Amino acid sequence: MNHEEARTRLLDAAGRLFYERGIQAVSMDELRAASGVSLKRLYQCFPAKHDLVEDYLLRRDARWRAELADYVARQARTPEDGPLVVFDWLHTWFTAPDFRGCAFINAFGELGAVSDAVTRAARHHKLAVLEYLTDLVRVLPVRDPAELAGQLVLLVDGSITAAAMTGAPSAALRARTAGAILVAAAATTTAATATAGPDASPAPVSAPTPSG
Amino acid sequence: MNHEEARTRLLDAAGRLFYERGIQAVSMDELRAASGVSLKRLYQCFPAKHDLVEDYLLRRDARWRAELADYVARQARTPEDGPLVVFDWLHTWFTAPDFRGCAFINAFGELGAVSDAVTRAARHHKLAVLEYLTDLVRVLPVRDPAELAGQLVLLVDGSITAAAMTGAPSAALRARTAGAILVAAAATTTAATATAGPDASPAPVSAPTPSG
DNA sequence: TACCGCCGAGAACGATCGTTCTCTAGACTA
DNA sequence: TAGTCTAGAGAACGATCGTTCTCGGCGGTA
Repeated sequence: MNHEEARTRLLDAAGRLFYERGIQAVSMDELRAASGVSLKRLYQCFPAKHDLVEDYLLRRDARWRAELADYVARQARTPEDGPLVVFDWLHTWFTAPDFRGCAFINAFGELGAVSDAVTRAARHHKLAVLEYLTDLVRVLPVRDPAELAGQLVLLVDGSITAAAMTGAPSAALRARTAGAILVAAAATTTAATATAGPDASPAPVSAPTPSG
Repeated sequence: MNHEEARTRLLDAAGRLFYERGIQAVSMDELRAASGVSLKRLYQCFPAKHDLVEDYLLRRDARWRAELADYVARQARTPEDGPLVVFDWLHTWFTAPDFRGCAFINAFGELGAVSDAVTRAARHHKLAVLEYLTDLVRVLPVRDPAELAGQLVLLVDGSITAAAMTGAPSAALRARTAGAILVAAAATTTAATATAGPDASPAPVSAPTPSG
């Protein structure tokens, strides 16, 4: 077996087991058994468990965002659809049998207090998602794309949490509905959203000013 | 030392240490040292660590919701203010030096896959918060209080996650702004929201229908 | 005073885990 | 064929942890 193939098999096993059961609940010996890679090779590829954990998170971040971007690129009928199609993808994810919430939120809750690398990886992931959503939102005629993207990210993380804990994928639909309202409210003009199809709000509103 | 006092001191220590560092990262011996309760007494109060974990979560749930409800009851100038004042409380929480996200999300990420009790406690907490928000929203003239409360819960959990990971308490302000938009959009009439003060949206919109 | 029961301190036990080491078998080379 | 290198299987090591046990001391009682 190649060194590169061993790495891949280890990361595959780690990706499955760490996500399913939590990082600390999976021993190196289980990873050896699940991957078919010997313990010696395992430590040649990853000198310590935290190295494997770090690469697991980095790979998951890249794949998660790539899948999301692919889905949005394929499913959005117009660029204006983009932000809301994100929630459709979330819905399909929530429906997957192995769905168990956000791997980064989980890892952060488990090891964020004791591992800088985990905290960094989680923060990086959330920031990257925010940037992706900001890009999606930028094609819309909105006053403050960064603000709207920040609001949508709240719905994304909130729905992931809700779906993970209650087991109900419908959190994605609720988030989508709320997201559509926020998008409409952030729009600068009514006419510009007329091309957005049935998702566009018929009457955008200005954002209320907080009083507290 | 009383049996009841030992219990209290143990739950105090557990509440602090479990939240700060994660459950698995805190040993029974550390709890003994932090609480000043002997190991023998510790096991008389809590026969196993998971019993202490369960009571830790139950107590935290009760206290967290009580603090939130107290704050809302004291700070909301009108009943219509209630839902948005929730986000003000979140902001003060996010600013606390020991803030490290939602204890239930953290515990779920760490042990949800291997502990039914943790999953139950986390689910119960999130459901109770949803019910509380539903009660707050019910005083507003909205078409579907349950739906609106469900949307606001997404913002609550999303902002907790964002604040925990990025360390920026401003996530609460962004969530509040978004919440105000959702509240306004859910309103049945414009006149009814006129009494809500500066938080009320000047022009409520109807919710767009999802297309996907 | 002698006895009894409870308590705290901490050693001890058994299990698990991350990591390293040993041993053996096979592949490659001169 | 003899020698050398490598890899895999799995034992071993050292540390930690949850839990239990032992021991010595202290308070209450006849």
